[in-house]
Amino acid sequence: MTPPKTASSRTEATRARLLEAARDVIRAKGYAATTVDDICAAAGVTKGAFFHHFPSKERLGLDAIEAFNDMASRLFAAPFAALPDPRDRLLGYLDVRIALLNREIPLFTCLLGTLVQEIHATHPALRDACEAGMASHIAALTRDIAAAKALHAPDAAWSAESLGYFMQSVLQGAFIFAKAKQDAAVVAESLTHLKLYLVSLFGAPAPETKDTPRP
Amino acid sequence: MTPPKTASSRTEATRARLLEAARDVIRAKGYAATTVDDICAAAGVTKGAFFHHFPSKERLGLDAIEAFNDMASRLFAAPFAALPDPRDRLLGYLDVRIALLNREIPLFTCLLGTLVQEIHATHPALRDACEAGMASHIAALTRDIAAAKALHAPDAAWSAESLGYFMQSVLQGAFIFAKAKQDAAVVAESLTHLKLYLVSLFGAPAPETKDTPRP
DNA sequence: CCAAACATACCAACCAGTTGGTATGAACCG
DNA sequence: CGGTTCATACCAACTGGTTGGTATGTTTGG
Repeated sequence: MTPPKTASSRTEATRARLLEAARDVIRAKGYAATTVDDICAAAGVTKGAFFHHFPSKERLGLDAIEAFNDMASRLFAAPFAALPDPRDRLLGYLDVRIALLNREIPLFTCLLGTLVQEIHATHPALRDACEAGMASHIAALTRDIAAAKALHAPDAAWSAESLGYFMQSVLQGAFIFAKAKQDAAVVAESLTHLKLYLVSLFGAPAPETKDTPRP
Repeated sequence: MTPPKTASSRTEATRARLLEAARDVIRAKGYAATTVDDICAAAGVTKGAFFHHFPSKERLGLDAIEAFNDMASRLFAAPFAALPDPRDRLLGYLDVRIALLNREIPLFTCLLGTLVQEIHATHPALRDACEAGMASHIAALTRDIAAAKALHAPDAAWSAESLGYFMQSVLQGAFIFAKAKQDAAVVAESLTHLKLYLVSLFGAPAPETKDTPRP
């Protein structure tokens, strides 16, 4: 599979495996209930290797947050970003999020939302990292929202940023119900309502069939 | 304050103090990070008293969920329940939730949402209790939603229950951002968007001024 | 005086982090 | 090229402190 492996790529691979293990185990069991040994077992290394790469469990958390942010940025710099109308980019974003739901619950939920809910009062460093990551994601959304608002609802009373937080609140809250019901369907239904709200604010997009140009 | 106290009311008071301590400490620190000693300290009793009243930490969690549900039912059997139009009852419900935000974060957030997010995969009994409590609250909302839909949007494609979950998702998700930002304002803004959505579905209510009857 | 309500002292299991050591591969030197 | 050197990556065993839970007292109300 990977026969020629230099020392530095090997160490990076181990570090990456620990970060992936942290991402998945913490999303499943929460931060406090996840032990360092849990993460080591999931990554297939021992505790010695863990503390060779990370000075503490909290620092692993911080680095896992950063890695998750990188993944999210890559994921949502997606095809819909090329659509000309910002409203359609927002609806495309929600369609992508709906399409991601065909997985196990720990795989489509948000590490930052899970983490910050649990540790907001006990681990300020982790909380601030989560806040910054979510704010950055929302800032990207807010740019499209502001453009869509200028185009389709210039006189609306709400701010573009507040709608960005609203959209993410729907997502984060729906994840909670998916965990409670052990079923992702509730997320898809809530995102459908969210799309309806966006349509009520910005109007409906043109139909998908490209062969029906409008005069 | 309460000088004449029978034995049974005294023991009930201790039990209630433990349940309140659990409710507040768990909302602040999460379930796993909350130790039995934490709860005992917050309630002003020792571990002996704790295990006299509860056989285990998990059982305390179950009973705290039940107590929280009772409180929520009482809180939201509120004045707005008397409004004739179910749409106005829904908007009144949201106004009450907005009015509750003038408190510390651990005091207006939802114990069940906090708990289930953290322990959904590790404590099935707690998860099921949270799911049942939230489902019951949503069922109450759904009754008003169904009535409002029959009245104002009979042909809409969405189900009343899905809108109930959507409303609660907005709340739960907004709580996450309040914790991340250490600021409740984001909850109020998201609930304002939610009210806008309901108005887009059901129409706006009559203005509050009762002296302006409409022709 | 008795039983329920609470306190104190304690235990076994667990957990984050440490310690001392080994394997591996690259770099340098002859 | 071949052997020594050395740093990095990793491992197994251990430690000090913490945690849920228990065992055994002591107080209190009736």
